[in-house]
Amino acid sequence: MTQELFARYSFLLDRTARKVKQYAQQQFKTGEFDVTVDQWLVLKNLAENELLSQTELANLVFKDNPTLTRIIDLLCKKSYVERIPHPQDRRSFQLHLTEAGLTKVNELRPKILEIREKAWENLTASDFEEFKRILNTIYKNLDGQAIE
Amino acid sequence: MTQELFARYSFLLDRTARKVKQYAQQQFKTGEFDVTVDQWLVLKNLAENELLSQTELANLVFKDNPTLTRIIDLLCKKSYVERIPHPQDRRSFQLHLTEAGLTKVNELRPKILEIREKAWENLTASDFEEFKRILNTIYKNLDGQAIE
DNA sequence: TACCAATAGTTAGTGTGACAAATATATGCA
DNA sequence: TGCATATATTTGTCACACTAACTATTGGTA
Repeated sequence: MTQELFARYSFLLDRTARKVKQYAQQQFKTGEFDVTVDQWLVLKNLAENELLSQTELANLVFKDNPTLTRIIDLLCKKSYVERIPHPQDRRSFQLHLTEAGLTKVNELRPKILEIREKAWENLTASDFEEFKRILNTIYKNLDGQAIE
Repeated sequence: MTQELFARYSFLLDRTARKVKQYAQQQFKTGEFDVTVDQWLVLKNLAENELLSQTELANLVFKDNPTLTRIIDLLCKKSYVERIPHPQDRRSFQLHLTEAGLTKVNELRPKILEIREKAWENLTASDFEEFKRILNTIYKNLDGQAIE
């Protein structure tokens, strides 16, 4: 394989990732979901893990701290999330899904799964395994941190 | 495959695409390349195609027009690119790589190929074919436009 | 106790992405 | 010719990614 092709694959990867996010965001919009795709990812993880700190959550969703701060800001403004001061550590917050936030997650979850499905038409289960393996290999190749 | 897994794949795709771009951007920075990853993509395409209009270039690199306008603005500010009024169509520009721009492309091209290569360690040629096929299938599944 | 390094989170700055709306020009057709 | 429509580009707004710098706090240690 020539080196030129490597660049080509980076391009396809970026292009496809953007298309997936854009498509989902469009569906979010027409469905009036009132959150963005990334905000949804954060909400979903909060529903599955109570009382996370921002740093813990950032590690879960693989976003950096500044990005997460702003997403949490927006979710607080929409009253889906609350920052509760950590009882022992005054630097830290425990993130808490509000009643409205929980309702939102339960309302959106099935709709979003439908949206996701669209991307994977015409692909088989073994395609998914291959795809996952390749994506994770690339990720590990570039990630300085230890990966289990 | 359960629906939950679909969401998981979207997540992996997004995470990996971001890592690839971030890694490349880091290398660009330590190498003092003086351009961003996206600016490089634009420069490279300009080197390979003289006298494109902005819309033509936008279609080539799969960015929308406003995004491209801003990238071109930055490249003009760095004197790598010039907007030349189109002789027949006063709405349009012909994009022209300056001497400095051409020099930059030739200087960076080999370095960038090395960077790209890092991502693809531990993967075989047939992995690439699979990867390309899957990425393109996903893209087409979601793209409203006609795809050849 | 007093320092010091590490940690949690925020702020600021730049670049990119998506989308809508605005502007200017071009083109087709009555 | 004259108007409606289409096209090329720009502008504005919001969201996200990444870096660097900053505040506040914690915990270890001399």
